[in-house]
Amino acid sequence: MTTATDSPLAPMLKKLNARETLNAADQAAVLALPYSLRTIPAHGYIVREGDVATHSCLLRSGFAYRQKTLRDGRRQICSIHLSGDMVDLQNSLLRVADHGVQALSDIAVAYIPREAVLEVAFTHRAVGEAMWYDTLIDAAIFREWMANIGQRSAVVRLAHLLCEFGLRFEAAGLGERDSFTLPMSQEQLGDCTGLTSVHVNRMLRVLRERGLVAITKGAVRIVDWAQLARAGDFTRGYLHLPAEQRAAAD
Amino acid sequence: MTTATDSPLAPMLKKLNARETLNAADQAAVLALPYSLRTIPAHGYIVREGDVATHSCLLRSGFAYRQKTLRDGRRQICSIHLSGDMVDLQNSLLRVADHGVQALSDIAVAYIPREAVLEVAFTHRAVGEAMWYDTLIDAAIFREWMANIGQRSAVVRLAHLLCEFGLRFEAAGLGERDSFTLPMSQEQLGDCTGLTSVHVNRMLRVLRERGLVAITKGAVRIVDWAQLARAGDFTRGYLHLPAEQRAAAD
DNA sequence: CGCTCAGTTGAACCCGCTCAAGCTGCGTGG
DNA sequence: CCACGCAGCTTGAGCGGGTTCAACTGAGCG
Repeated sequence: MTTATDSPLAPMLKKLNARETLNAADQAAVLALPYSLRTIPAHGYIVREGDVATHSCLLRSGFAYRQKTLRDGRRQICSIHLSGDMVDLQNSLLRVADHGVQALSDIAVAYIPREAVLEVAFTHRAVGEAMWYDTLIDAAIFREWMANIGQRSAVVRLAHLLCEFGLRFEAAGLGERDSFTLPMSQEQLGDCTGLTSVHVNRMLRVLRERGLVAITKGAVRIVDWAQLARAGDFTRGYLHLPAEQRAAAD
Repeated sequence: MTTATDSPLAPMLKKLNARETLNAADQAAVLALPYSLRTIPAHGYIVREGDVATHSCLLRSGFAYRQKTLRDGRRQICSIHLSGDMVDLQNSLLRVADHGVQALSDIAVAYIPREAVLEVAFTHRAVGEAMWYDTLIDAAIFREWMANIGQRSAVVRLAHLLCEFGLRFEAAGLGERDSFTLPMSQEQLGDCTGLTSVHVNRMLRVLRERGLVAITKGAVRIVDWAQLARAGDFTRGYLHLPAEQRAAAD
């Protein structure tokens, strides 16, 4: 037998429930969404820039990222996504993808037809609100990254990014905010922050030497959270984390 | 007597209709939204960072911008908004503002209670979709700006920005794509692009000397659109402009 | 007429980039 | 078992795009 928590869509429910618990009918409607499962190896594409996206994609496990590639080959990573995220409402609702979405690690996904997503959103208001909010939070993170890249110096940018990851990993139940596993190369960190991998390397060393973080093979340990947050000019507001977690964490 | 086009909310209808024409009932529902009118002088605030936003704001005339201010006083402008834009769905739906919204010029706005916006969105699906799309397009622009700031050199950034403004002004009926009035200082252009006003000045000179643009007191003339687009690594896809305009303009 | 604010230009500095080499760990195949 | 290749990390040296600081100009306005 299959209970709600067994469904491949369960991670989606967890995410949607985070803000405000959905009632039984809403939850049932979400679990009743049609889907097809797939696994994608690290570096594989979920959507390519320019594709016409017909499905939204729920990230069931692993990590993914959004990315824009420029004509000269440089690329900007726009955001990182954790399991439970609806990773491509952005592209699928707008239809033609203005950015690519790729697997950071090996991932398991569930594709849900665009029309079905819209249908459940507008027949179950609480679900629709939760999904809309999700896309708005994505946008809030885009804005913060824009400010990060545009206005802060290299060390500060990296410190900020690590703080964000800490809180988001914790909120997703993937670690503690001061101890989590980040499957990203220094080059990818550079693509998030508008820096070269060489400079990322040097600035991470600075953070290490200041006794703020210790990173070994993707395992991030934030030694002094308060100091790192200060060094990264980090305030959590833009993440719009649910209230309980916000209260619990400070 | 008051006809539909007389309503202060008419600019909103125009925007919502751009993608897909709303039926009469949907349009009536939009025009029936409760609102209060106000005017705000240039530099005045629509929302301050940290405020709890209870109203969404329709920009009826003039220009506004979103902005994040950092602890050290530096600031990042995240987007520019033209008349007709619902300028603060982002903040009002998320409730506590993670960024400020300010008047670029003197503006006229209509405040609409958050709850009324949500109500019409979920009782009139076409309206809800149009508003959701609007917020997604905002997000697409955020991503492009992120890539612009993170990956492109100063001249290219500015050329890109001017191309974007051209198309958006044209789409909003505020000018031609190669001739429009931009009420922004060079300092503000710098805040959009992560550059100093001094460097903006020099790079605009480069664009002028290359015969690409001519800017005099806010009046932008794009002398050679094709070359500027090339110089700015500009492709219009991310703006997700309605199809007719896309077809008409190329 | 003097204030302020935006634009303009110059000169020196520095943050982050580029290029390049060496290093480490790991999987593969001999 | 070592040899090899590869990918990511590390470190050095030199360069350059953009900043900083500062002075000057010109337009708008009380």
